[in-house]
Amino acid sequence: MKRHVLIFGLAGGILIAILQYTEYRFVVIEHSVELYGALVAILFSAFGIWLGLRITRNRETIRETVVVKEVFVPAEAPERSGAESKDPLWGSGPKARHAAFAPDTARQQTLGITARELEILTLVARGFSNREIASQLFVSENTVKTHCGRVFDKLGAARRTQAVQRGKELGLLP
Amino acid sequence: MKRHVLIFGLAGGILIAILQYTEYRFVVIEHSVELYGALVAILFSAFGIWLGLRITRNRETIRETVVVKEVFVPAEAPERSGAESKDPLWGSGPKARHAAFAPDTARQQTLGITARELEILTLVARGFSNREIASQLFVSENTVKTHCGRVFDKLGAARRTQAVQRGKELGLLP
DNA sequence: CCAAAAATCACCCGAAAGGGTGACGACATC
DNA sequence: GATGTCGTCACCCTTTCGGGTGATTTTTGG
Repeated sequence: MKRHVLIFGLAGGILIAILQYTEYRFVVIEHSVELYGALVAILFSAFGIWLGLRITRNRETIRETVVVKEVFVPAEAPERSGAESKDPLWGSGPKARHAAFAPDTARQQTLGITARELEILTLVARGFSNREIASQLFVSENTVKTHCGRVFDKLGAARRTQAVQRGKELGLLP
Repeated sequence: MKRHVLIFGLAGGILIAILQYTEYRFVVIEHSVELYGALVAILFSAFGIWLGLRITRNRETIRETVVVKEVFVPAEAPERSGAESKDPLWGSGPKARHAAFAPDTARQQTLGITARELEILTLVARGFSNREIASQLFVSENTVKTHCGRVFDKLGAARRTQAVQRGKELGLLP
């Protein structure tokens, strides 16, 4: 947490320096102050938003409420069905999924798959590339790759499609 | 979510206006540009951080862990099963699927996906690499890649995982 | 507070995947 | 015979993936 303030100040100083430098070289020709202010505003807004997202990312109060749903299922069709989940991660797809999905946490634990890894796996299953996943989760692509490698190893998969297949078989993915 | 962008732009304009106004009246005396930029930077950083906090506040995940308790009732559900296919391609997986799967041929035709392409797609979905698929179907790897490219194009997918996801959504894959 | 676990990131390298183009033969249809 | 579709294959090039290694930081549990 302390590091964020540091890089904030640092990047701020650097940005100001750069802006002032460029301002004195190029932009100053005519629309000096207005454009300058707008530039600084935009850049620092983006930076602030990014920082806000980043420092609150893990502040997701994981208020884990366990909701037990009893569902009556015809014995021949053991399809999981239950309430619609609030979490967009498990939300309905374009083809209105009528059954909410709950990952098999027992299996997940026996395999030693962490929550983060499962999160990455679900995004992999949705067809995102590592880069897209990285930008969605505000982490680097290398991190995504690391998680991928770990979860592939735990699932005994060599490819992401295989990992997705295994995940679905094991009840980890919808 | 859209409201935030609006108030963002609005507040941005107002802030810029205020700053420009004040800048021309008070601060301009001596430290014009530097102080001006710093002010804008600080204000907009704070604003960005605030905005980041706000738009992530709703994501304060009240992560309901939905535990689905399946209560089996005596089977009175006649399986709405399609014809059992002879092709082992659609056979039961490791997690004994009780309902046979029949691909949505209508959708398949509207998308212009040929049988061969769908065949390759199912193998892709099972986690096989292009090489493995090639050896299974007794064709060259290049051919598999060609089919893959075609079906990816028809599904609007850029990656195989994405193609698999789309295929499942569209009822082309089990 | 400390130790373990988890998450993050970087770098390298080889393999796999994907895009594009062109081509050829089989087969059906008109 | 001309046309069109489909399946097959090759080549080149770029991007993405996956494996391996090592490191730091954050979180968590005791």
